[in-house]
Amino acid sequence: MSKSRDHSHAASDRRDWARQVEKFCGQRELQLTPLRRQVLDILAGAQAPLGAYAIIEALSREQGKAVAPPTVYRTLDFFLENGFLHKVESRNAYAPCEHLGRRHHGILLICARCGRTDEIESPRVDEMLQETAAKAGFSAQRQMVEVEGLCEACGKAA
Amino acid sequence: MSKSRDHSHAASDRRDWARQVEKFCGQRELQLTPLRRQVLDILAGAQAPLGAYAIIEALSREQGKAVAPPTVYRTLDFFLENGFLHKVESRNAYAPCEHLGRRHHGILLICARCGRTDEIESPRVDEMLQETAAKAGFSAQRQMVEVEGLCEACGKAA
DNA sequence: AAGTGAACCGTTATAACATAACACGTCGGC
DNA sequence: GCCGACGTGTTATGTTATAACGGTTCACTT
Repeated sequence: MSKSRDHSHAASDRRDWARQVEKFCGQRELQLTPLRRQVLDILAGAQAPLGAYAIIEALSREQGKAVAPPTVYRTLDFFLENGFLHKVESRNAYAPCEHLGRRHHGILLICARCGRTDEIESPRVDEMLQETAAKAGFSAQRQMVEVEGLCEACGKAA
Repeated sequence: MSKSRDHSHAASDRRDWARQVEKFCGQRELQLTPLRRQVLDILAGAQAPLGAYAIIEALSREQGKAVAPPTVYRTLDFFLENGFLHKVESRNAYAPCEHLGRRHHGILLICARCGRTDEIESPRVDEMLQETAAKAGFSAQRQMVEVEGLCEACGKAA
C-alpha cells in the first residue's frame, strides 16, 4: 500500500468519510436526506475539493437532478455546521473533513499541481498559534491554515 | 503608548505603511502612479481590510473618481505582487502587509467583532508548518494562516 | 381531527467578487 | 518616426453566494 503513513487521498479514504458521516448522523439524530446523501456521494467521489457550482453540475449530470444554488449551499451549510466538511477559503471549494468528531482546526495541504487536498492535524501548531496570538493580545477562536505546495506524488513527478 | 508591543492597529501604523510602500517603489523603480497612490491612501485610511468594491466606492466617494472593477483589481495585483498587501482569503478583502521587504508568510489575526486585522510573524510557526507538512510528504510553498477571534480592545469590551 | 411549529427543499431574483478582451495614451529606446 | 512596454479605460461576462418567499412533510399538541 502507501509507504508513508496514510496521506494517500485514496478513494477508500473518502468512502470511509462518507460512511462515518452516515454513522454520525445516526448517532446525533441528524437527517441524512436523499439530497444530502447525493451531495455526500459526489463529494466522496471527487479527487479534489469541489466548488458549489461543480456540485450543482454533478447533481445534474450524475443524478439528473437540476437544483438551484441555494439548495446546494444549504446542504453545504449542514455539513459545515456539523463539522463534516471544510471550506477551502483560498479556493472557494469544499473538502471532506478527515477527522470527524475530534475538535478540529485542521491544516489543509493543497497541491498546486493536482488540486487534491489532504488534511492533517497538529495540536502543536494549534497551540503555538493560540499562544502566538495571545502574545499579541488576541484571543483566538477559529483557525484557518492552508498550505499550498506539492503533494508527494506531484513532487516526485516534478 | 500602547502597553503591549505594538499591535495597535493605529492609524499611524498604516500611515507608516504607506510611507514605506512609497519608499520601496522608489528603490525598486516601481511606478506609484496617481491611481495607485489613491488606492494606497484609501487602504491606509481604512480601519479594517477593504474589499475591491469598497475601494471602488471609496474612490468614487473620496476622490470623485468612477472606476470599473478591472482597474481596481489591477491595482491590487500590483500591490500583491510586490508584497505590499495581503489578501484576506476568508473575507475577500485586502490588508496592508505590515512587514515589507521581509520574506513574509504572515499570520493574520482577524477580529470577529470590529473586523480589524493585525499581522504578526512567527518563524517558529512557519517552520513547524513546513515540517509538519513535510512529514506528510508535502512540500510547502505558500502558507495562509488566518486566525479569527477577539482583538485586545474587543476582548476587554466583551 | 384541526392547529402549530420546525426542518427541509424549491424557486426567483439579486448581491458580491473577479476576470476576459479590447482600446487608447504615454513614454523610452531604437 | 516606429516600436514595445506599461498603465489605464471600457464593455461584457464569469463565478461565488445569499435574500426572500412558498410549499411540503412530519412530529407534537390540544
